[in-house]
Amino acid sequence: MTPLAPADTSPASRRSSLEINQTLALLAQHLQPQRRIVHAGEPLYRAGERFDRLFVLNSGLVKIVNAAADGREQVAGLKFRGDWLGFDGIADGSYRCDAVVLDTGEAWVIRYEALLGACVDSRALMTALHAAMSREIARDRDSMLSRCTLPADARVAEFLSQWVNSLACRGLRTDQIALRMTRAEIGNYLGMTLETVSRALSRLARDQVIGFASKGRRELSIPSADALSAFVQRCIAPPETIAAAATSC
Amino acid sequence: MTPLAPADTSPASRRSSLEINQTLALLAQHLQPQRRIVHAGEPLYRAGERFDRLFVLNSGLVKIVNAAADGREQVAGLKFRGDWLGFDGIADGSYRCDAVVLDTGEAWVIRYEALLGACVDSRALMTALHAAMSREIARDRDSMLSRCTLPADARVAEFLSQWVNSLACRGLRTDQIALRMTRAEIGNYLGMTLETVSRALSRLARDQVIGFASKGRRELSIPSADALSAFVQRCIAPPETIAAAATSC
DNA sequence: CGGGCGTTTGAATCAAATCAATTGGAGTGG
DNA sequence: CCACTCCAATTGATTTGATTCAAACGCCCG
Repeated sequence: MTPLAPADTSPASRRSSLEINQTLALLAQHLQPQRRIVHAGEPLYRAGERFDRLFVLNSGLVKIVNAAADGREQVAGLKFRGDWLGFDGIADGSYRCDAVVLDTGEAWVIRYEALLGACVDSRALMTALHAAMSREIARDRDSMLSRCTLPADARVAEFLSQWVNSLACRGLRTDQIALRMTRAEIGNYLGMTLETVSRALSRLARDQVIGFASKGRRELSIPSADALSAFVQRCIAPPETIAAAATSC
Repeated sequence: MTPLAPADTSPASRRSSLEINQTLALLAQHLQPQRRIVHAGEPLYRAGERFDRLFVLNSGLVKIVNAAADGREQVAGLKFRGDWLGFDGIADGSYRCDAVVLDTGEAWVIRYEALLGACVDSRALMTALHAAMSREIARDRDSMLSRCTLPADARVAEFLSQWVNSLACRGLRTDQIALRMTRAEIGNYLGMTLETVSRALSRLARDQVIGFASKGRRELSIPSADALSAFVQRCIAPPETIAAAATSC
């Protein structure tokens, strides 16, 4: 499947492994960032902390958690290699979310003031920074669209599809994904209960769109990324289309 | 909670009229932007168009519409005076959403290349730009949280509350708001049907939290912004709390 | 005045949440 | 090694909040 991005299902998140490497090289060249190993479970930063640095993930997996004053909270995003973290802190000098490490990896620490200085010297660096922020805005909107317009099963399938896409963009294997999140976390991210996530995954497995690749059921096998996207479309297709498709077989 | 900032209900969108004016002044000073009158109904830009400029609203109201390849679409945000538009186009050189004018006003046109040049000269301008992008990221996350964790009535109330807040930040009167959107548009924005929006508004009116200030029912009177926030909290409070409150009266 | 859209409201239906019971792994300690 | 606990996950039964379907109303505009 997916040799060189044949069907661009995810408009906002076109990004190549090459581009990520270039950005990292640019950062290394201009800023010699501190490299910090971050361990699963620990926070990279917390909401309310004073903002003075951004992070770029070189490896590992981080979740962004947004909380309201009244206690409601939601996983607002997931960050993979090459993603920047901490933009939300720029506006008023303190982070607005928690960033919690889900899978151990390496984060590059970018002092914001130093970055601004470097941006003045390097147009390429400024462009990379703006592109990263722009992408985050576009991506957030896309996930908002998914959460508000798709039924539960499709939302889960789309979630996995996006994950696979993120791996593909980074040149990683996409036939298998390790979720590293509980059903409750996934449900919170997607705006549904853990039971609904579990049922959706069971249905995806029944339809052979995914397979369970470990006893803990946190590792999934993905026979075909296209089949995942197709499942999403099938969920939102009007019923007569399904009937028609069944008839035409 | 929150020592300074007395009743900061909306963590992300703290912004003063003063700050908006300063940003506009900064833009005027460095870029002499073209000023464009935009009329209700017309698009400011469309998804897919080549990106080479940003916009800053000086007056009027604009909705941002995000569409998926399969036809699903959603109002992803609303832009008021002082808000920037078009960030989502930076990453890959074309806008990802439509920006449609809901209320006639004036947009300042900022050529992106020129802006980058000016940012090199003016640290204040670069800071303002980054702050605007940062705020957009934070705000989008907050609205995602609302949409995914609040029941329908609360979502509508929160929507109005945010609107009032936006007006308040800009020094405008908040005892009355002109929606300029149909129930269907509001519903699409909030992830619910137009009937649900209508029912929610009726309930808010029944509880005296809002009033209908015009025959068309698009203008609302807001006796108290705090009552709106209180309504949201009441919606998410566990039932026994309500009972207890009723008893204690 | 009449047509068309936007809105409201009611009744029926449905998808997802809630409640509840069970299974299964991972880890602990006797 | 097994018994035990704890937590995650699954699955079923039931409830519920929101959607859907339908009808009626009101406003604006030609």
